[in-house]
Amino acid sequence: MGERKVTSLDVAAKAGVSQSAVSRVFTPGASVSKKMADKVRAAADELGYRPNVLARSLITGRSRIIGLVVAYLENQFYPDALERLSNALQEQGYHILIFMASGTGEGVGAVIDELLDYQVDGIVTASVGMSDELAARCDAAGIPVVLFNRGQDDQRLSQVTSNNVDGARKIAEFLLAGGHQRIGHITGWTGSSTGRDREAGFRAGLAAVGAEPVAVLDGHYRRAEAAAAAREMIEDAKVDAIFVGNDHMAFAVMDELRSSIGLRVPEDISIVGYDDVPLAGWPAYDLTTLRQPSGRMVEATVQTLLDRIENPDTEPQKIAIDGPLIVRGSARIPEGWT
Amino acid sequence: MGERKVTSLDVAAKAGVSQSAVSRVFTPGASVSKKMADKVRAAADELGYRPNVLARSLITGRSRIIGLVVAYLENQFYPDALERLSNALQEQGYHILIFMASGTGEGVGAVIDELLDYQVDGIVTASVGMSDELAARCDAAGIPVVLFNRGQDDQRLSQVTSNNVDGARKIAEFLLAGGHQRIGHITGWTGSSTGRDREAGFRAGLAAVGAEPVAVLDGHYRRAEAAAAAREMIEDAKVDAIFVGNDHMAFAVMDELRSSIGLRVPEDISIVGYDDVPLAGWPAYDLTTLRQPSGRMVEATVQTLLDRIENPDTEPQKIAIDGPLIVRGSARIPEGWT
DNA sequence: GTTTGCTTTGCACAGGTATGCAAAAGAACG
DNA sequence: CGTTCTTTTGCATACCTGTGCAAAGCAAAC
Repeated sequence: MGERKVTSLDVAAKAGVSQSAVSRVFTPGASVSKKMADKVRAAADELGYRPNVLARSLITGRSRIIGLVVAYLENQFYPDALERLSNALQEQGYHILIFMASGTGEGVGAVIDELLDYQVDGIVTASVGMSDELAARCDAAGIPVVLFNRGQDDQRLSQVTSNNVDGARKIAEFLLAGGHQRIGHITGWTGSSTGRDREAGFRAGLAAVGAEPVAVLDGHYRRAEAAAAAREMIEDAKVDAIFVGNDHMAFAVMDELRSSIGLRVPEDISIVGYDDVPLAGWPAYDLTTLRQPSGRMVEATVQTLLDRIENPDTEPQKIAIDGPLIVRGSARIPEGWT
Repeated sequence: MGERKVTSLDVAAKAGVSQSAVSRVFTPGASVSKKMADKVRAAADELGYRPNVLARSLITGRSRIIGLVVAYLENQFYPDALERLSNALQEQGYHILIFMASGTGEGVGAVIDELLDYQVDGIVTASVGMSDELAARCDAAGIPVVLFNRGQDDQRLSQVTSNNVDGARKIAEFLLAGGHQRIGHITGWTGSSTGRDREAGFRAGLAAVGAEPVAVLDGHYRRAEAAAAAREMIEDAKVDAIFVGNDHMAFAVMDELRSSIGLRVPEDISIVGYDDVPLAGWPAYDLTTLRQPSGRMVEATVQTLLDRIENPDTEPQKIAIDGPLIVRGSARIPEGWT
């Protein structure tokens, strides 16, 4: 068995050159003559040599590994983003080391420590926050961090979100234009900036015409809690429309309303979500929702991250990207709506 | 800025001991006295020292990184499996480096090469096959490979699947017991073992009572193709039941039937899927399906993989796990069915 | 042919850790 | 206290690559 790893020294011996020559051939932009390159590549191919990324990173100080911390993948928004992110980074020669932050808060610390052990060049957290102390630790290690779909005040952290305040305001305007009188809101987890911003934008949109939500409950981004909240709003507050803090919960709400309570959507009640995951476009839900442009959010994430990796003096950025309201069939459509 | 990385030498200096002592303190099972351990840990904590995993793997030859190759994450089965897999490996001190194999065939080769560059300890491919040459290359490098949810004849590869033949046979029996006369089958991609095995099992189940499918079309695991196939079967073959090769396609089929064609499920036509992804249990689809026990499949994957990493002489394994039929509301339930 | 300038190559070392080996320290015992 | 055995420690080296520096090669220009 050829268990033995083939190293640059083996190739050098075979080609009759020095090890550094081999190294240079595999280092883009290094000074090598054509003749040398051909000779070395021939030997390398014959032996099946490929540079050891780990050894390389030991000396260059760059691992070309990006750490991704993600809490859960049940919400379709995240696998979708993960796929895009991985593809985009792969294109730039980076790869994703994935970490699940099962618990909240406490778990994240341990996870970040492990990430640092792997000498990652950068960190992306998806729907996961960071304590100040953690942010400081990453900053001290010189590792840029981008919060994806979550915001935080810390000036050392970059972040990329959709424009949650504006988006939620658009939804408020849409529901008002539809003539709804008793509007409820099931928020995302109010411990998250995303949840809070959407609530604030939504309230602002209603307040612009002197209205306010007749009920607001926290759904914690969980199906069961969202469903329970919906039932409560129906029974206690007699809502005729609900803005649900993300699509994932909105599906649960629609399930609860249609299957358990026996209401029709949108005839009896309008439902609007947030995210526009693929499932929202499938006929079974046909959900009106505000699209988070995940493609552009990922682009911005990669851009910001790589910028800061290449040039450590770059300042952290806070980016919010506008998304359009996607009008489908789960909410009454105002007359003459364009 | 404390940009400077703190190394074991720094800790050694601070604690007044040798570098090897520090190394031993952080190596489980090494010979260290209590006093030494305390002294070193104190210094390490104070400096914020953590061992550099990359440097360590350079000398030990183990990176504690598992490469995961996955084609697409749209089918909810895979994010779910990914989450479980990552958690299980994390518990054992391993982590997942993720690679998207966008294209078929050609792309996989390049991806595997990159994986090898990272000196991964093992490879898991999810719904992705490998050419013989690739299998040989991994084998030569001494890196075990587990195919997850896909099978292949190559003796060098391990694989973990559900018992597709048996599962599909159960579905055939269920549909027959329901009194269906004109049964169709939309297969998974017939280029995949999974697709072929399910078709074979399904045909065998029907053949046991002298029946056979009135229509069989390849859905290629894609929504659009599955929907088109369903439409064609309705119009041309007048099917009264369809076994769809996985849940992801089954949702598309139900969407097409209910929304575009205007049929009722299960009154007009029965639909059965395969996988039992979370979405299958949501009321909007309420899909009868065969459960792939992803928890146990992941367990088996981790077990097999780590066994072979620890002890390279272990033989590759081919594991097929039985799953139960989950009876819900998308297919007629035979009288007295238990 | 000599000088000048540029390109290519090899040498030697660094990066952070684990580990075999021999020396040192400690424990057990008479 | 001296001896023997066991545990702990330090020294030196290896893992595989990239890169600064100086030497060597080459081509052009005089």
